[in-house]
Amino acid sequence: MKVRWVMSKFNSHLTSSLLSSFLKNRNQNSRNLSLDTRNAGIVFNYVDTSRLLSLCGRRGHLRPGSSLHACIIKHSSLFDIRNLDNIRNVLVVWNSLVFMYSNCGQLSYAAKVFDRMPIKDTISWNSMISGYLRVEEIETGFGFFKRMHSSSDFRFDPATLTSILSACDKPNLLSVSKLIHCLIFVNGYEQEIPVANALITSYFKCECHNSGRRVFDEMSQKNVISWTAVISGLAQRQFYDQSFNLFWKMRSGSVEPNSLTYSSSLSACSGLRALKEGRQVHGLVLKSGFDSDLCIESALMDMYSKCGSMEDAFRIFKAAAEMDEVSMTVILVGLAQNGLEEEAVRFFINMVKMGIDIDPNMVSAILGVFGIDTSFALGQQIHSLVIKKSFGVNPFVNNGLINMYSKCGNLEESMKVFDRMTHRNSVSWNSMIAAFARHGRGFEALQLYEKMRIESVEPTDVTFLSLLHACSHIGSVDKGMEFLDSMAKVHGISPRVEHYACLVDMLGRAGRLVEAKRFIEGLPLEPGVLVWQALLGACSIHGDSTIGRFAADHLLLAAPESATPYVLMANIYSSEGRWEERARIIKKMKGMKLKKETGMSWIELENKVHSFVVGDRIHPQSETIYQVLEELIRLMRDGGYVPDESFLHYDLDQDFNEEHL
DNA sequence: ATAGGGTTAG
Repeated sequence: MKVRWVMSKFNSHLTSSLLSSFLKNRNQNSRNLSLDTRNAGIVFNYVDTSRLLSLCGRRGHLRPGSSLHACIIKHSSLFDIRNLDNIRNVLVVWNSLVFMYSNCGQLSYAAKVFDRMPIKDTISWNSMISGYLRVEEIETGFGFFKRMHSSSDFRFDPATLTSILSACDKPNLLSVSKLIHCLIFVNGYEQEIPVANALITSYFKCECHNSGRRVFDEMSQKNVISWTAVISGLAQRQFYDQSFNLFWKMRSGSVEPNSLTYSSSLSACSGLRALKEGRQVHGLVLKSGFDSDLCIESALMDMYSKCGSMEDAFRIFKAAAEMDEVSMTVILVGLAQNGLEEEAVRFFINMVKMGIDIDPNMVSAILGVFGIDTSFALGQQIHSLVIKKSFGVNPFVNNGLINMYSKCGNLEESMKVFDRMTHRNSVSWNSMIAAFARHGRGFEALQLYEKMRIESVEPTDVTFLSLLHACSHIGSVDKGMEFLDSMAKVHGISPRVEHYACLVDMLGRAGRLVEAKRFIEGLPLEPGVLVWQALLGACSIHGDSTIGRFAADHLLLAAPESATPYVLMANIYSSEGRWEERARIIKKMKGMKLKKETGMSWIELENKVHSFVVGDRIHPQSETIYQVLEELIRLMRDGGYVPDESFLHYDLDQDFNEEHL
């Protein structure tokens, strides 16, 4: 109540959400927040003001922060330091004001306040130094550091170093972190736990995880924060296995994990797609009682959804007391990436209808569903949302738009988005290369890769998949081989089965089946389903039952539940006219109760998506559609086109077949 | 001094 009273005197810029986070924050600190009785009756309170200012600073809320500043100016009489009782209070408010401006990135204001402060302490200097470093004005920041050092009244202390380190959170500030590391060492601060923890965090944020790990290993005393800093740092840098191993190691020690440790280790499980380990952590979370923490719930839902178990994710979703932008994004991504595209679209539309503030993360997540069976018109609406909300600078959103347009068949629009981008990352290039490849424009895909090299963007394993895909379209096996070679030798990326499968597919399409077989036998790793399927597919195109049989046998071992080897072998036998063999294999497949997945096609007309399966009569305009189809078939035959009978479908009778082919 | 989310290929 007291806080609300103080705030109402301040200004309407202090929103209710700020108030609620303030109150929540107060409970966490469990420090009593009471009005200074000596100032009762005066519309001002030093303690609340400084706490609100610090809160604004931490969250980067400049507007309410500067409103508080205005209020301070109004009550300037209270800042008379001739009243010695007041000195401490006055200093605390001034310091929070400097901190607020510096943490909001407003260094010129921070400096003005700092210069006019009647008294300063080390904390005042610390805010100025870290503020300038955070906005990467490194020279100025160090200027303050030197000035502080040379003035005889102040000396840096461990807090100065931790506050500098907390500003060093980007790789280009690594040199500063290293310098501070030296100062820590020279001054014998290395065993101060908060200092070492800040150093660890800074090294990880600067992508120098080895140094971070070394600092951690050399600490004689470690607390939860030390452990969590490394576990989360490793997970954020995508060293998921190391992160999870360390978490496991921590459990055999004496330091108890907290909710932050659990959410970090769950994030490692997500990255590893490790369902079993994820469930184990879930068990620990239940025992610890952190299970109704929203961060934990989001981490759990994400873990389950990335591991492909949406049922488990839904269970947590239903039990959750509240949702926020992160947990909603987790669900949205889960739906979009687990084959529930329609639900994802519905979820997104509901979010918009409920008035939820859509953020760039949600947009890039929903853009991923386009091109499956969604409406292109909706995709365009989302693009207009992007423009309205000024998300056009976000690389994730732009990359999503490139993919959305290219998957919906609009390559021109993809190119426009790509060309307009000011900061392209490797995913942008990969997406555009893939877009050209997808549209059969292999040469342009390769040209774009040349440009990518000129602009010194490092390719990734996905780049090479798209490039191989492009080579496959041009029919240039040699070029593909070259890429596979340079991938390992020049860029140090070891090819995965997917890359090898692409090459097998390429050799196979070119009819070089013997070579493809030899290539597979020389592979450094287990070929797996994709590779054998590529070889078998090629044999089915070229009608080679000898190598086909070889591939089918391996495929059966790798994927005993798949109908593909049976269907493709049946096709090969058909093309060779070996009807008995064909009948035998179909019988065997039916005996195994395997069924080929039905192919489907979609078309969008006037905002409505129509789907079709071979031979179906479900569509309300079926009658007309088949009439047009027959007319087209007649025209084709008149034009000299004959059905390719080598692709006779296994479960259709002869009369039916010609129509379908 | 420590936490949960987003885009690419197949």
